[in-house]
Amino acid sequence: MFETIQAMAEPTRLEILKMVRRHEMPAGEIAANFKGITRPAVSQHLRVLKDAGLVAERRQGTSRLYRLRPDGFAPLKALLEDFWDSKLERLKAAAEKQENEKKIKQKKKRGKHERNL
Amino acid sequence: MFETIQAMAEPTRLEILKMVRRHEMPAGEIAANFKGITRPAVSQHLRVLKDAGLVAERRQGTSRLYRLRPDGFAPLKALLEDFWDSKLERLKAAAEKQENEKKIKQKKKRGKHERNL
DNA sequence: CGCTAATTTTAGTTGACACTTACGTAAGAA
DNA sequence: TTCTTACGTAAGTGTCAACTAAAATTAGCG
Repeated sequence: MFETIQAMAEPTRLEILKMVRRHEMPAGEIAANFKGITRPAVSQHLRVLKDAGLVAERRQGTSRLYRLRPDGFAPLKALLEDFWDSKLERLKAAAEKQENEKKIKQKKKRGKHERNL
Repeated sequence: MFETIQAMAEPTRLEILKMVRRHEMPAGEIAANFKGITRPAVSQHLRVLKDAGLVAERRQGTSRLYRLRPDGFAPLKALLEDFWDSKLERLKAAAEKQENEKKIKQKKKRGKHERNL
């Protein structure tokens, strides 16, 4: 899963991923869409993306067509949703806390302020 | 959003994120959980995570408590779901293609039923 | 076969960043 | 105030990865 993040953590590579998101595209065309970068550099990036399982390659004559491989993002997606849970847990905890305060106010005493989480 | 990916694309930092996922934790304790790394290094990582909006800091006496900030992951989450769509689109396209093939085969030879995608 | 086109691979350079040591700062206790 | 705890910040170093130029691969065409 780290391979996934590492692969995405580069501007050029992220651009490539966006390019091949909907349609497969030959390496040459991908490279042509970058101005300040050579074809070999793009080729190397494609290799990283392929090794990370984020793109698939298909050969057609002398050219190679690349396309997005959405399944490759699944592990990262899972991790992110795991982090996202924390938000829900927090919201839930906050709601419960609010509930408690309501009850406390009905009891009407309480001095010191406690630490929030 | 790139800041988000960059911040996550480092083993130590990802570990830190997991540590502070459920409970806030003082910087010292975070550092103590790493063996081959010094406290200043952890402090620097915490700064990166904070700048990226992935953790929040709270001071309590001489110590600083860090906690996860799930909202910080929202942009990356959105991007990932955008990539994920490609899979759904693909599945949809495949399903439609299968539908078409089914009709064609029904025309050609009726009675035989098949097959895998 | 040789020739061309499309792309990858190799070799080598350079810049970014993760790390450590040393120093600075802020809050509380004595 | 001085000492101590718990940090962050500064400066310098080494490693790694992104890049370019040149050589190697792979497929099609005469």
